[in-house]
Amino acid sequence: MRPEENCLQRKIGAFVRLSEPERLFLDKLQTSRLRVERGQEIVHEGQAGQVAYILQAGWACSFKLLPDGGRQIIAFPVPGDLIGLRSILLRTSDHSFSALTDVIVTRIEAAELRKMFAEFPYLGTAILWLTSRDEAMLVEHLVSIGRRSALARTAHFLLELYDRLRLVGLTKGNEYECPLNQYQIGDTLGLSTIHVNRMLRQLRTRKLATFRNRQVVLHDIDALQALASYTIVDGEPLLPEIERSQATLAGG
Amino acid sequence: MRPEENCLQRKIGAFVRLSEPERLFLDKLQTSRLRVERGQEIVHEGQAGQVAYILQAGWACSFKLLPDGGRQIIAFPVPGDLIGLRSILLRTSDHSFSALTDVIVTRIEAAELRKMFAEFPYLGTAILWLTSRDEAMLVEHLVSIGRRSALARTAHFLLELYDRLRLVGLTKGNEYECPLNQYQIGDTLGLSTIHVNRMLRQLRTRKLATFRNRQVVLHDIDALQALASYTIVDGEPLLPEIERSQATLAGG
DNA sequence: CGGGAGCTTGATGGACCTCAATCCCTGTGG
DNA sequence: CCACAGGGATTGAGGTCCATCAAGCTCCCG
Repeated sequence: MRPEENCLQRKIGAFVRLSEPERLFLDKLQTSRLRVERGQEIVHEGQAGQVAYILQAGWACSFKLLPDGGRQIIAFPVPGDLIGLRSILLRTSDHSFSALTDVIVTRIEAAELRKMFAEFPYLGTAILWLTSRDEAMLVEHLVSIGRRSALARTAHFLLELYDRLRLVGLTKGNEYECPLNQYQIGDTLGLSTIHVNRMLRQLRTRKLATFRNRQVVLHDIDALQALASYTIVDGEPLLPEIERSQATLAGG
Repeated sequence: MRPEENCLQRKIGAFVRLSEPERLFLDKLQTSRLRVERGQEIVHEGQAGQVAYILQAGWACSFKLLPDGGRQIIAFPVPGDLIGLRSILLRTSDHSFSALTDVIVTRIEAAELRKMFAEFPYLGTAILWLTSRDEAMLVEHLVSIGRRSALARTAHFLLELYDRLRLVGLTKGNEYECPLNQYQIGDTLGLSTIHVNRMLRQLRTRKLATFRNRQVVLHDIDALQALASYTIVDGEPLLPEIERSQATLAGG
């Protein structure tokens, strides 16, 4: 999957066969491309939400800040993912999004989204599927932080990233590029930077994985999976056989 | 909201005005009432998913088990919540559901759900909203475990439960009934039972909250909120103004 | 050459876990 | 009525995991 071309359509296409009007609508939805520089916020927590985005290229993260200065990173969206959908659905965004590299997003106004739900309800169902997958990953993240040791957490994180990037063709053999620094990994895993460093070193000396110069190499995936009690988050096609009523197929 | 009567309709009704056919469909969806005894599993992790449930009454929890015997509780559904939706959407369930008290559920076959998406796509959108709210709570849970101290976590948990139960009328003043034991709270917050006990004691001696005999009393909500850096998960009406095309209003 | 961002390492302390009792309450059977 | 068992709550002692503090290090860039 090339990140620049129709990531969203491709993801949704795995779920529902799109009608021509739907495809056109999605195309039109993604015309206003917007560049966000590394370090800038895309959506701010609490922002009154009349807008969401689709990540088209680059790395981003969603996170929440605590009053004491702590930060918890929730997830790392990949190209094709929706950003800030809840800032439309739930009035205000409950967390922030930040660009980790220079990124390209497309903007979705609330009105457009409403139009989509109204005229192309099947796209709404497709988005339900997308968010369900995200939620499944969130659950894994929760389990990691709640019940895994720091070492297992770190291994799990590297493995999950590997699988997600492999799905979109961003790995090469057992390697992938990862622009995250140890602060960000710490805020993801609920660890201090320093401890992340030690865990990475331990993975390195055990010849399980290496993280150097923004490059991750997994030397022994089986051993890593055993260490992290890792199971693949299965992105199976799911409901390919959703039926469509005539009305909505014609509609729009 | 009485737990026995149309919890789901009520929740969805806050989001979309339901048409008569939609209302009837939801009614029919919830006819096969099923009793599950305390301690029994409702959905098992990995179960090939051709069925989901709606919780009608009682307490349940969703959780994941780790190979080392550890358990992470994900959430506590309240009446009207969907259980195991992802076991339909994503082929297999990624976690288990268990009844904490005797509960009543209604069964939804995958085929019925597909029919719903096909014939009543607006209901699909409504469910997207429901799951978005769940996800927002999941995020709060993640932040709690990742970045809050054990004491703050415990306080946060008691507060969140309070707000959720208040929404469905299950509180009385600053009190509510909570059938959870300290093991379950520990597995929710990523703490040991013993430490949960100490944290509860500390809340008690600080005159912030008491948890005794399945009864929770919040003595000083403001102080608790400050301690936990708590913000209400805002279940605002959201998109009350979704427009409907004629086709789908008539449809079904 | 200097400065800064990020990585690495050591030392110390604290938060939380584990192990091990004891206690309380409730239900059960004699 | 009492003995007993079992689930849950409570408390103490000791150890471990991980955070915090404090330096140095490396690399890149001006």
